[in-house]
Amino acid sequence: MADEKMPTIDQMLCFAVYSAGHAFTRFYKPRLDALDLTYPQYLAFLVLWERDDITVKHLGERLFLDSGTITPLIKRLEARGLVRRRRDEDDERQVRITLTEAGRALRAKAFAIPLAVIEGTGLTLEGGDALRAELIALRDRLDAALEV
Amino acid sequence: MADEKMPTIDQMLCFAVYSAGHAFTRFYKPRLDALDLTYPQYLAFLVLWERDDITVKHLGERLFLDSGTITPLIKRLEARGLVRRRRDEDDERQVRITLTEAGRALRAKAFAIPLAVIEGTGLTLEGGDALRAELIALRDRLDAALEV
DNA sequence: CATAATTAAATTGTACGCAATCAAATTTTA
DNA sequence: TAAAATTTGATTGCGTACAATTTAATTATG
Repeated sequence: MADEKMPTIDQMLCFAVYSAGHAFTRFYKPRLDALDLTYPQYLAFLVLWERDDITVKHLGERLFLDSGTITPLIKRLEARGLVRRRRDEDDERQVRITLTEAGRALRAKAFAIPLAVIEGTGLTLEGGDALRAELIALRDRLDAALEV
Repeated sequence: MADEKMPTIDQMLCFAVYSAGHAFTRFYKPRLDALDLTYPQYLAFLVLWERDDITVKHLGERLFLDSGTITPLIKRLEARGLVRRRRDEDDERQVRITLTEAGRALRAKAFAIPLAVIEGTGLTLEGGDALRAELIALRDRLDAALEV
């Protein structure tokens, strides 16, 4: 005994999540190439299109990413004239991110993407919503279990 | 009209998968630090512990990763004496990966991990299995929709 | 109110992840 | 069987991810 306990990789939930995530990235790739965006950059824009003039910290919290990822990502977008970065006047530790006109205009070119993705998943709206809710609950439980 | 169509990031299934994947990585981190493995390295070992002496291509297919990711990952493990790489004698295009004694021994130290992770998910075995099956089906539909 | 503690970003270093390209080996086919 | 096509893995370059450290700014505390 003490052997034969290790699961096969295909039996593991974590790998199903991991590989499904990569599959999404692959699926998005040709659509996002048309906007010249990577998938994480697209996520950043989804947050920024929703509400502008947010801090690096706030964006990081929405995306579950830290400044080591956000800072260079936003700097690349700034270099392309899609966003602007400036220190908050009241608290200069914070950097606020705003969209430029070009960054705002990008939104129109992204309209077709969500529907194409829903189609790609082969799920109904209800099925997709249920799966999403389960994953969010799972994510939050994993993160909660970490803070001990 | 033509506006108000973009979903919030929290309404998107892809982001739920993406962020749940990162949450898994975070959760694994302290457990895998004890083995001095990253999460992708751990996945590679799961495949190799299952069956040894496989090609880079085979490992890549199991993990849904290409040679640009597999090659340096395996080379790092080789540098630490955990795996060996050698050309296949019959087809020298292929590189076969085998475990060293140290690589095989690592398996014993990993036994406790799966149970801790299941606990972290807060899911029953049945609930986890159902979620896993849905994600695998989703991944395969996304990949199938890509090959047009 | 001076100093300690905290907070927000940025930076550095390591490790994925993948597209594009390349080289070598094998297989096809004309 | 010689040339073309394919296959396999390695390499390069770019863009995440994240831990650890650093710097600057703000807040808490004696």
